[in-house]
Amino acid sequence: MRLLLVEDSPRLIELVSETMHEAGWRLDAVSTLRDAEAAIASREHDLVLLDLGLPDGDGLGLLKWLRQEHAGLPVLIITARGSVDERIEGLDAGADDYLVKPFHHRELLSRCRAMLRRNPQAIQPVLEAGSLRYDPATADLTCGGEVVPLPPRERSLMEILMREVGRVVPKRRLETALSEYGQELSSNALELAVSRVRKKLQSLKTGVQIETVRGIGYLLRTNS
Amino acid sequence: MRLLLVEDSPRLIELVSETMHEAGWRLDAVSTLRDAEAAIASREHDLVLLDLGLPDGDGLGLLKWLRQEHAGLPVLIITARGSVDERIEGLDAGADDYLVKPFHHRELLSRCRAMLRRNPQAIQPVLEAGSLRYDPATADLTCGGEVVPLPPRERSLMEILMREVGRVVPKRRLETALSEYGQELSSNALELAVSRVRKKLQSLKTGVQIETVRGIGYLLRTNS
DNA sequence: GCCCGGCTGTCGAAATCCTGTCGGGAAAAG
DNA sequence: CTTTTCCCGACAGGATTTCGACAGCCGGGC
Repeated sequence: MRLLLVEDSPRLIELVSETMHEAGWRLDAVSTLRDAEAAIASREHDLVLLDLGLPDGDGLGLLKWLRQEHAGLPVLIITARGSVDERIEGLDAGADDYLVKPFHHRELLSRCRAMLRRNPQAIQPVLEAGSLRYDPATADLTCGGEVVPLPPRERSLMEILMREVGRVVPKRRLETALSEYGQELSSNALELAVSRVRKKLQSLKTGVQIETVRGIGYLLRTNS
Repeated sequence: MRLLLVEDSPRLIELVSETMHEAGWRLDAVSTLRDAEAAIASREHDLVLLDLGLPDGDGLGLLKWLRQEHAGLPVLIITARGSVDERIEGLDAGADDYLVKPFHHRELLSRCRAMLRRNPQAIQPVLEAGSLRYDPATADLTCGGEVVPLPPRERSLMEILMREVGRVVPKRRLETALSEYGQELSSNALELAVSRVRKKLQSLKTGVQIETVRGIGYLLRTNS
């Protein structure tokens, strides 16, 4: 589950980033409409959090474009413009929800959840492999009903591998997917994560293991 | 997964190459229509990225030829010609998608993914020869159910040979296919790989062997 | 503030695995 | 018969991968 935040205040970016991280979601932040458009075009995100007051223009224009080009993508407007007229304008432009600053981060979170719940396009089915299940919406990995707590990085890794069960995922792809927008991963961060996840998978009996495909990548395989 | 980029700007070639590498795909770049035609004729690629403005002519001509000769091959046009009419012209000529420069590399990536996803031809089926099977998804080579572990180079070799069972594959082609982006292979690396694979094929009873065609290349033949 | 615990990175060692070099020899071509 | 091409055993260097130990960071609780 990957969200896009369009916002130019570093403080707010930090706050939201924090919040989403806590929920087990990944957040990319951009500060301009131009970057936002590019990021959305990449179709990697499941939800957009849009601030209206941006340095290079008004977010409503982006929203209209977005409604034409990416109709199904849920958008939540975050803004200081709190009057009724302004709300109506935002929602009429195609936003799915509207949140006025300042807001409580827990409200943001639950609004996001609600949007993802009601938007069937964005709901990714629960992923399964062996006795493992991963729910992208709640970011819970469970093994036979019991939650397996995983730190963010390891969780992302599992999410990708489970989405491609039985198929090799190239290292390069895993690396870019695990890194937050832009940052490079350190040399062996991926291998570390794999190693750590492996150990956890082993201690539970998951019926699943991560195999190495030398020179290419990794592959989640169900013991059969 | 191997892509062909037809483009004459070195900068753009570099950018795209980077991007595709990140996705774990292989990219070959050519700068002229002539080279493009030759590359496509070799049928090594799963997707073509085509710039329209090339030094030796217009890409649309190539596209039309391509649609006749290689109907299933997905083509994405990359160009600065962004007007509606131009887009329509490109798509009508048989392009599967159309991307206007400048573009964000992540958008390119996801458009490629989308094309490959919807193009069933590019989803590589399991390859078979004799009692051998090679599954590109898991990178497993199996012989009668048992996995035959192969190092990367030998695996690539087998993959190519199996894709062309019964046909001679020129050494040159094998060499470029086995070499990582740019690097030359050492003098007899290919022969080494062939030799090593041969030994493995022999010890199993695969009903398959690699034959030498002197001065040309190799050929995988099923004993019959 | 201060400590604690969880997460992630660095370092480094070790194991494993891959692939090249070398070189003699076989086979085919001319 | 000579030349070219190819084959392949043995071996070594090097690349890749794994993982333990440990350190820094950061947020939360006291």
